[in-house]
Order: sequence, then C-alpha cells, then structure tokens
Amino acid sequence: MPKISDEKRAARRTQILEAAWSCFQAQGLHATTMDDIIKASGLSAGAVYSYFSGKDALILAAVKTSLGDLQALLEPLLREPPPSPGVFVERVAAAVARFSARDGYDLRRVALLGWSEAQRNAQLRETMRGFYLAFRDRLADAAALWKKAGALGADASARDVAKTLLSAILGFVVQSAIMDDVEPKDLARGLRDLGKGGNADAG
Amino acid sequence: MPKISDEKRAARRTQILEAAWSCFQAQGLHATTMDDIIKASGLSAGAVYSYFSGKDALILAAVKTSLGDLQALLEPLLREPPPSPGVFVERVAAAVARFSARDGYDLRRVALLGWSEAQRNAQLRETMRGFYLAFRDRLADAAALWKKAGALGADASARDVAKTLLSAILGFVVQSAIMDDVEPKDLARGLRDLGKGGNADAG
Amino acid sequence: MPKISDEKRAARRTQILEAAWSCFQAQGLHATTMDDIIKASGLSAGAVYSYFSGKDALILAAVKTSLGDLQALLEPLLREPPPSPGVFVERVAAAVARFSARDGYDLRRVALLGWSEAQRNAQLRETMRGFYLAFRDRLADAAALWKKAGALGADASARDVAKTLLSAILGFVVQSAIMDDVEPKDLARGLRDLGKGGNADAG
Amino acid sequence: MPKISDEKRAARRTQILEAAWSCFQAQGLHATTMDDIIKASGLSAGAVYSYFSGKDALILAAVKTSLGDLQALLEPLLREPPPSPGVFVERVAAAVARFSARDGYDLRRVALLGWSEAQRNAQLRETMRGFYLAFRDRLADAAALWKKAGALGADASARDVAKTLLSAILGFVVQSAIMDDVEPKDLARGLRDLGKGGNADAG
DNA sequence: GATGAATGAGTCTTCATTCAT
DNA sequence: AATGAATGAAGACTCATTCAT
Repeated sequence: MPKISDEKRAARRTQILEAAWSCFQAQGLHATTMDDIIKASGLSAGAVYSYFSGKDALILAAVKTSLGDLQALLEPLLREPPPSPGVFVERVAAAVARFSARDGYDLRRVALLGWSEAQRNAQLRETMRGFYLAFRDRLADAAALWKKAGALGADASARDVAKTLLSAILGFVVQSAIMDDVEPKDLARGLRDLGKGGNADAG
Repeated sequence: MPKISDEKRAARRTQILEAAWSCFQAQGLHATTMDDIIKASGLSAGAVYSYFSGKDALILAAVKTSLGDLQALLEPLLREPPPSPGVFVERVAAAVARFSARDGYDLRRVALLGWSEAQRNAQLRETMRGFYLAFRDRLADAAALWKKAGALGADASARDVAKTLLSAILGFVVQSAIMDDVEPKDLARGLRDLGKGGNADAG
Repeated sequence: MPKISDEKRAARRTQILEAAWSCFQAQGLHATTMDDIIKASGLSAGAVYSYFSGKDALILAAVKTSLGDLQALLEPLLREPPPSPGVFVERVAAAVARFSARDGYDLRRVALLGWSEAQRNAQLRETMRGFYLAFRDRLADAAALWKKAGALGADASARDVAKTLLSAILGFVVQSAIMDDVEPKDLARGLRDLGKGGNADAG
Repeated sequence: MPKISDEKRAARRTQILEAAWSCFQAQGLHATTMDDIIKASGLSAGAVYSYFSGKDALILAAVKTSLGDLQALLEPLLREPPPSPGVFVERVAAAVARFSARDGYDLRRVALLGWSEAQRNAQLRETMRGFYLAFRDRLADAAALWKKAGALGADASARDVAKTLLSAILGFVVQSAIMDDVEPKDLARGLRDLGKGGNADAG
C-alpha cells in the first residue's frame, strides 16, 4: 500500500479511539485488554500499535479526545452564557446528560474513569487540570457578566462562584453516574431553593 | 491449636485493610498487586487469603471500610445540622479535607478510585449507591429542619436541595483532588454569593 | 511450602541454568525462547522468573557459570604450569576439548555465543574481559617461570608471550568449533615447528 | 517500464548490505530488526525484500560479503608470503586491525557475530568452514615455502603450522575484540619469544 | 493455622513478511 | 517496479491464587 492519505489516517485513529472507548466504558480502563480494543477496532495488533505507541498512549488520547468533545459541547454555553447561574448549570447538566445517552459512550462514566486514572498518570493529570482550569476561567468570566447584569450581587466573588458552579457540575456527573436519579432541573431547583433562604447571608 | 481470638482476627483484618489502602492510593486499584499488599501488610500470602477471598473482596472491603469511616466522620454533622446549608457544606468539605490530610490516606483519591471501580463491579456499585442514598436522605432531613427554621424558603424542595448539596460536596471532592486549589470556605462563599442574586428566581 | 533450604535453592538455580545452556547451545542465545528454557527446566514460568529476573540475567548467569567452570578446569594447570608453553597449550586445549565432549554442553560453542553476546551487553563484556585479563595475568606468571627455567629465552616478554598463548588457545576454540578437525597435539606440534626455524629471529 | 540496469541492481545490493552491517555491528544480528536495516538503507521494505528473500538470506549474504572482503585483503599476503611466519601473522593481524578501524565496520566484531550465528545456521556454517579451510590450505602452501626457504625446520608439518597460525590469527581477533589491548607486534614478538626457548623441543 | 514457593493463564508488545495500490 | 500500511504469530514477563510442608 502506498502512502495513506491524512484523512484516512485520521479516520483510522478515530476508529481505534472509538473502539477503545466502547471497551473502556464497558469494562473499565484496566480491565480492558489491548486485545479487546484490537478486536473491537477490527484492525490487527500491529496496525493499532502503529497508531498508538501503547496502552497508556491510547488511554491518554482517548481521554483527550473526550475532553475535546466536551469542550465543543460546552463552548456555545460559555460563549453566550444564559441569564443566570441556575439556568447555566441546568443547561450544562442537560448537555452532559444528552451526551451520555449516546450509544456506547457515556460521558459520565468516562469522566469517572479518567479521574481515577489521573491519580497515577501524571501526564493525564496535567491534561485534565489544564482543561478544568480553563473551563473554570470561562466560568469566572460568565460570573462577571452575571454580576454586571445583576444576576449576582455586586460583591460576589467571581472566582468562588466559578469554583462552586464547577463543583456542582462535577458533582452532578458523579451523582448521576452512580445513582442515576438526578435530573438537570433538580439541580436548578435546588440551587434556586438554596438561594432563597430567609437568612441566606448566614450560609 | 487454640483458635485465634476474635480481637486478633479483627486486628489482622484492619492491618491488611490499611496496607491495602496505602497501596491502592499510591498506585491505583489495578496497578496494586496482591503482592504489594501482602508485603505492606507484613503477613504471608496465605494469611491474607485466609482473611479475604481475593483481590475483589479486598477492594470491596476496603471501600466499605472507607465509607464507614466517612460515615462516622459526618455523623455528628448530620445528627445536629449547622444553622444553614452553606455552613453545612463548608463543614463537610472541611471534614473531608482534614480526613485527606492524614498520612497515607487521602479520602478524595480513595473516592475517585472507588467510583471508577464501581463502574465494573456491581456489588461495589450497590454498596456505594446505598451509602450515598442514605446520606442524601439525611441531607433531606436536614433540609426539612432548615425549612422549619427559615434558613430555606417554605416552598423549597428538600429532595432537590439534598441532591444539590450532595453534588456540591462530591464535586468538591473531585475538584479538590484534581486541582488542589479549592478551600471549603470558597465553596461556602460561592454558595452564598449564588443565593444573593438580584433576580435569583430567574435561576 | 515453607521456606526452602539454601541447598534446594541452589539446586533449582543449577537446574534452570543447565536447562538454559542445553537450549542456548542447541539454538543460540537469541533463538532460544524463555519458553524453551522453562519447558526444559521442568519448572513453571513463574518459578524460573523467581530465580532469574529475565532473559538477560539468565544469559549473564549462564555465561558466568560457564566461565567459573572453565576457571576450575584450568586452575590446576595454572597453579603448577607444565614444563613448557607447548605442553601447556596442548593441555589447555585438551581440557577444553574434554569439557566440550560432555553431553549437552560444548564449551567451544558456548564461548562463541558468549563472545557474540558480549558485543551488545556491557555487563557481560566486562565480566568476560575481567576473566580473560585475570587468565592472561596467570599466563604471564607462568611465562616468568618458564623464563627462569630456561624454557623461554631470558629476553622474552612474559606479557607478549601471554598474549600470544591466549590467542592460540582462543583461536583453537574457534577453529575447533567451526572446522572440528583440530587436535590439541596439532597445536603443540605447530608451535614447536614454528620455534625451530633456521632464522626464527626474523619472525 | 525498462528493467533496472544490472549496475543499478548491484549498487542497491551493496547499499542494503552496508546498511545491514552497520546495524548488525552496532546491535548484533538478532537485535537488529529488518526495519532497522530498511531505515538505514533508505529504501522501502518491499525494495529490500526484492533484493533479499528474508533476514536469514541477508545475514548470509552479509557474512559472505564480509568474508569476500577479508579474502581480498589477505590475498596479496598469501600470494607472496612474507619471509617468516612471525612476519606473516603480524601483517595479517595488522590488516585485520586496519580493516576494523573503518567507520561503522569492525571486522573483528563482525567475525564474532558470524561465528555465533554459524552455530544455528547450517548454510552459514558451511560457507564459513569452506572459507577457513581454503585459507588454511593457502597457509599450508606458505608453510611449505618457509620450509624450503629454511624459515621452518625441514621436518615441520605444514598442516600443523597452518592450524597453529590460523589459531593465532583467529585468537587475535577474539582477544582484540574483547580486550582491545593487543597489537599485531605483540603477537609477532610473542611468537618469536616462544621460538627461542632453550629447550624448545620440549614444547 | 501459617507459610511462601510454585503455578500458568493471560498481558502487552514486537517484528518478519506480504500485497493492495 | 516500488511503496509502506497492515498482518498476526510469537515472545517476554506478570500476578492472582493455591497447596505441600
């Protein structure tokens, strides 16, 4: 075979990555063997190894791809933030839930696997840290907007609001993956209810 | 030979479990070998196997123990909830952070590992689900108290508040494990700021 | 099984080493697979690996053992050198030939394999270098004796004589392994003939 | 398409063979992969395989080429042998040493690799055997000349002298490859010293 | 009861060779 | 003729578990 085209190469990579994710998700990162992925990809061992240098590289690439997809999913919401934090969180949660309903790819499970792996893979940890840090910065930008628009008090800390919103979102991912009984609107409602306490300033 | 005493047995179990956690945490659940645990426990392979039927049982027991410890840690806060949700979340986060500073045992890392493993271990998943469900119920009880005391609006949904608070807490665990730059009081402040929006009802 | 005795351990090591040599010799160092050695040893893969950390370690140990055996074989000749260099070379060659007739272990082939491997294994190279250096020193000692006894001229260089004798011996190993038509006494005769030239000082 | 010219073909073969030797020498015969050779040759896999049927054929061809080169190197010395065996050995050793100083090609290392490989490759073994046998015959011819010229005693065995000289030469290759501290003149001196013993006939 | 040596199925990875383009 | 992507059998090594002593 003569030199393969760049598109073809990219397509093969995607093909392998998708095979990898469907395995990872079904069995976990470590219980998945390279052979599982090779079989699922429909390629030979050698071919898979010519695209990825090994299992760790495959995991890293898979997680990066996944973060990229998530990034694309959230970009519109970050570019033009909804009128209030509550609506924002609900929309993000809804996007995550929608993304998780795809066949053979549940973003929530993927996230849990990635976080766990990040504990022992420094490169993965840094990649993730960078991603969430950037996301939180965008969140802080949105908070600044909300302050200007009056959706947040004038003395609100954009930074702390961003941290809290990120927590709520990440927590939604965990809770929804494990309990499977949380809806985006539950979160929105809870957030709203928390904000209307008689002496909210005590909290 | 006289049977070993029950206390002795319990002590051995604890000894093994602690060895297991220190390994799990340092290397992850799957990268830890039984031999690592055996070495760390100071016992022989046969001895370890006489206390736990295998690696999966050890993982399950370790996670259960960990959840039990967490339960004990949170019990006081649940029995006599602080005056407001914000304070509550801050105290829980502080307890988690304190628990994570212990030598050779970081509750946050442990949680991430457990969640990931729960994806492929049904028994573990059910154990966890039960734990978080129970915790959320206690949270809803607290929310009911807060409603009565006026710390929450009269029309607040205790259930949704509980879900939201659990999300915030779980999300704190994730964010703090990965980014390591979130303080309990950041969360409390963010939650308070979120509640004081000019048109909070829009969220 | 409780702790194994030291003798038993040593016996197992020997058992594995002998299996390794019979394979190495029959198929070469690299064409021999660990599985070949494992099968030949009658042990399991795990057992073999518990005695030797890997194939390289096994090769190194095998060569070292082989050098040790050779050392033991030559020691008597070095301790009390025969009356002349010619007799010495003949006896060494005879010892090598005798050692090579053992079942499943041909010292000459072993030597060729080891030399080749030493090209790409620094540790092995150093081990060998040290061995031959020491042997050459002993040879120089013998040469000094021969000088004193008049079997060598008074102005002979013990160092160069040692180098030359070592060359003759090593070359005998090569030639005999490849051509299989050289006898120890051929070497002795050739050496004597070379020494009796009319104008030997011209060489 | 016009067939590639014969010169071109020959040039390609040489190109591949040289690439092969530079790899073989640096990493050993077995540690060198076809891919190493392909990369080093600058050709494609298919091209290399169109010139050589496989790795074994490449090794065989490489060794043959190497023996041919050696043959060419020694031919002048064999055609008109130097006045004495000592000078002859010194000149051969010097030629080998000179040949080994070439960049990326050390005849001594090459020889060790080839001998080792010959243990498990019958065709290679025969090729080598034939080469050394022929060389030894030429050596015997030279010995006959030396006898006639008085450089060797009248009762010298040309055959045994040839065997002994070959041993010295092969041994020089080994010793010099492993210890790297032997000079051609050391060998000449040692040989001369060995010949001047008071009672050389005892050796 | 305890020990730890032994087991062997299973993992990741490599690499000589082929053949569609 | 040439290319180089793809193949897949084979290799080195690991590790959860067992069981003879």
